[in-house]
Amino acid sequence: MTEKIRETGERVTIRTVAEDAGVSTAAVSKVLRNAYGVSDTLRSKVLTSIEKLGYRPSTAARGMRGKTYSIGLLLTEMENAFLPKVVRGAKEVFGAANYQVMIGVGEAQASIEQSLIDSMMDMRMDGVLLVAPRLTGTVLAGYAAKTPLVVIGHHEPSAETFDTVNSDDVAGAREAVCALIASGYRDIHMTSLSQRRFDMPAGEGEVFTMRETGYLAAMQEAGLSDRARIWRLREREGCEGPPLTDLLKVGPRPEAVFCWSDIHALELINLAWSRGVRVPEDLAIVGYDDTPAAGMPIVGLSSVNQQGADLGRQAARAMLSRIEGRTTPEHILLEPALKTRRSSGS
Amino acid sequence: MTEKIRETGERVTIRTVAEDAGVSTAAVSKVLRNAYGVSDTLRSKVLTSIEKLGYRPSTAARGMRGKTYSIGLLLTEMENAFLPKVVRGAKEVFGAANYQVMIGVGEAQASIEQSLIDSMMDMRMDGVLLVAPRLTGTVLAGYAAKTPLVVIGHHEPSAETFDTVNSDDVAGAREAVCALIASGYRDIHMTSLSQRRFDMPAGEGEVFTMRETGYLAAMQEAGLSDRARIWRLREREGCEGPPLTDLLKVGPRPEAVFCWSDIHALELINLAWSRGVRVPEDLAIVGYDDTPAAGMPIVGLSSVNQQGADLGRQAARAMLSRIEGRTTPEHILLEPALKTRRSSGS
DNA sequence: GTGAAAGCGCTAACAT
DNA sequence: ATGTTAGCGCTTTCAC
Repeated sequence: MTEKIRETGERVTIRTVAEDAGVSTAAVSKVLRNAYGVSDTLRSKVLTSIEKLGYRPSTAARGMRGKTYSIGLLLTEMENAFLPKVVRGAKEVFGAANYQVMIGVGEAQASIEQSLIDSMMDMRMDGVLLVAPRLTGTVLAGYAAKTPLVVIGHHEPSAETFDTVNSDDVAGAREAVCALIASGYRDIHMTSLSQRRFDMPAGEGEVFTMRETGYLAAMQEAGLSDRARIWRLREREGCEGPPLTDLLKVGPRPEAVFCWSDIHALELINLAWSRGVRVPEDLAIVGYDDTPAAGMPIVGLSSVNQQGADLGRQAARAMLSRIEGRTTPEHILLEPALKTRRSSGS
Repeated sequence: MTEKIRETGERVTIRTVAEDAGVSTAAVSKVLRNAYGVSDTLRSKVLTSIEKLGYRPSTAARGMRGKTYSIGLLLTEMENAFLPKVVRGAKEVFGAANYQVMIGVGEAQASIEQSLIDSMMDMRMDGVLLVAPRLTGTVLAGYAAKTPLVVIGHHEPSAETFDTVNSDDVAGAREAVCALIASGYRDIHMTSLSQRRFDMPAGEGEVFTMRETGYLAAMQEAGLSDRARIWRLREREGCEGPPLTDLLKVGPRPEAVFCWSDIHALELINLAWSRGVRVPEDLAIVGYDDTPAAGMPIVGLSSVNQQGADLGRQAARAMLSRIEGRTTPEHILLEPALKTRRSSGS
């Protein structure tokens, strides 16, 4: 470690800057934080020295007393093509406020997610932003007691200690299914995930649960309740649960399928293509998330767009206000919009 | 300190643990780091207290004296579907060695990348791993002087102060083009990016430059040099440079196109589909990276697979050995393999 | 084998 | 408006 320093000479600390500028370390610190009570003369002297010496504050040292100007962003997994937009939106707002964003990737396992959140707190990040965590409300509340916490993709409007930012998944699903109904489809099934929790109050739960609610509501409103059927399938290959192929095997096949996510929808559209099942003539498909692949002309998958960038921006704003002291919870719901393409028919 | 009641909220520090276990803070620190000279009795006492109190070492405080057991992973951008595998591979190795990985996303801008690397160093991360950075060798060397540095996707085998891990892009491109030639195609063009630097020694440069070299070599070996043509296009919509549509406009159209990346290849395959140009009958296409979208049956894009997970693993191993003191550079080259699908013909 | 004590580079009272 | 100074929670000699 000492040898490392020898390369460029002594490490430049706040003291080096103070000496160079002929002021106290407190003065430098104040300039750094734009604190009250610094004359323009002092400020410019300090800034000049900082520039000259190439000084950079140690985040580690800062973390011991004050803030680190960094926030941790936890992604459930990297494979989901919907996440980049969320990240971009969040970074946009955080960046403008001079916060650095460090991302942790959870590998879709709750234990890894927790370990990462712990690490972010160990690093004294100023806040933690979770995207679609596989964690229960209780666990989240535990973290919220120790750090500013905002969660995207977890419906819990009654949470008192952290904020949630979501797309209105019930409305999005309803819109998708209504569109299918309007196109004349009647036998409409849905693909979803296996339930993980059963005791959530109405209006709370994971996103796929909300989408199931929207699906069922739309079916009921159209008097199609008896045709409704939800397939609880594994998320992707390698996951537990029955495979998507089951759905295509059913005979008679449904006329249309609403998939809780593009992950399923893309798999299904490819499966159909491989087996000569025409989309949408033999089977109409609507997905969710409007990922880049859905938008490829060759794919043409109708999908519900949930404004990823906006989710990220709103969550970042919530985070900033929470860091600045807000304690009353905020629960934001954004309006999704169906993007219609070939796969859902006319 | 005495009267203060330990309610939930009192931060558990190394001192709390020391008091609880009836030992010194130094002892606790030693147990934490598996340092030499701790009796089993002491160790178990300390471990018990740590467990009981739920103690977690502050990374921030650690960063001021020793290591943080965290490494920074910089991604050029999140949109590239090739990156998740690299990240997974790297995390696998780092995780096994008890290092946490924090990811920074560069938004494809050199300045943002630099700012993120700086932040990682400010946080006293133990090393920085760069994936496909948009930075010059000189800049990289500058960072390498201050922190252990490993770079994926940047060819610079002569670098003395940092390690590089790459797929053999020249070989990969050659393989792809040879396969097209073997299928009978002669008029084979290539899409690449606009040059950013002109004075790199042979064997060095950005990945697309290496792939151009492989393309030209394969064409020359087949006596097709006079048919070779490289289209320097923008990376994707929103970037600078001429659009990919130019290529389809050319008449007579080439028989086949080797794209430096699936980003171009997917755009091209969709463009062709939209305009009724049949793939591969009218135009054969080969991409690079073998991203998930390329593997979708409906797309069927031949693409060069560069073993993303292996790149990540090897880079992580290099990082670990560098952190443990290695100073001689390592430059690793992995063998890519063409994955053949419909888009390149028979 | 174990502990006392000196920092690491900052921030935030509190003085001046 | 500026400076002095006491820590923050660790690691690391250096005594014992």
